[in-house]
Amino acid sequence: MLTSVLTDELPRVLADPLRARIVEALAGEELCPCHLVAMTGARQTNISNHLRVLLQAGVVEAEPAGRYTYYRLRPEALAELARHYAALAERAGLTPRRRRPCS
Amino acid sequence: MLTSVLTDELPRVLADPLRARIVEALAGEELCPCHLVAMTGARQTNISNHLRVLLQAGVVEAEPAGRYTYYRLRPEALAELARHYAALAERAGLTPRRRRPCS
DNA sequence: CGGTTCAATCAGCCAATGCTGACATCAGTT
DNA sequence: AACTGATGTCAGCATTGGCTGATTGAACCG
Repeated sequence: MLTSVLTDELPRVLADPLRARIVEALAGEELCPCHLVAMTGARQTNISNHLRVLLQAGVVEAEPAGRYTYYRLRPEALAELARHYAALAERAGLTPRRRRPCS
Repeated sequence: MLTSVLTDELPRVLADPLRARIVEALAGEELCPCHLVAMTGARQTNISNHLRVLLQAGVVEAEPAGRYTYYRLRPEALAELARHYAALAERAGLTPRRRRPCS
């Protein structure tokens, strides 16, 4: 079975609780790491590491602004994953209860 | 910030590559562990462990049938997560580029 | 009954990864 | 330049969690 970034990397990146909180915070507005540190109580180093993971996965994008760096969400990434799960749910819901015989 | 099963447990459960393959396989038809062992190449013990995780998370449900046990997907779980991600994406897409000043 | 097969549980191993402290870098300020 | 504050990077530690072998129980069949 073929694996893809959609079934492997994106879900794994979004599965971490702290990263999920960061994503939710960024859904409302652009934020700097300093804001996220204040909002979550996590250390700056920790936030920076998670932002790097989110960046490499294409979930967020960064825009340096002088001394600060603003991060914003890339809605396409979340929308793509949402469509994937919705498609699975629909396929499972529509499929009649077919059973493959055992051996 | 309040956490929920939707932002913590469900994504974590679906993030594992082997569990993702199981979920995709179950989206098409009901299957027994023996089928999943054959399809994935994983050991029976491993499949059984993952099915237990999926069961406890409400992603699948089991129906014992004599010597076999058929598993099927619960589409509501996937649909709920899909709606969650879609809502985040929509909120991020609609929100004007608001920026909170840095302290 | 045994014997066989499917499935679940358990303890142990180990790789993956989240967290941290220490340090480096850069921008703005005085 | 020197200082401060915001960010990023790196190595090490510690925990999580996936994988396995061994064992057990249950359901079928001779």
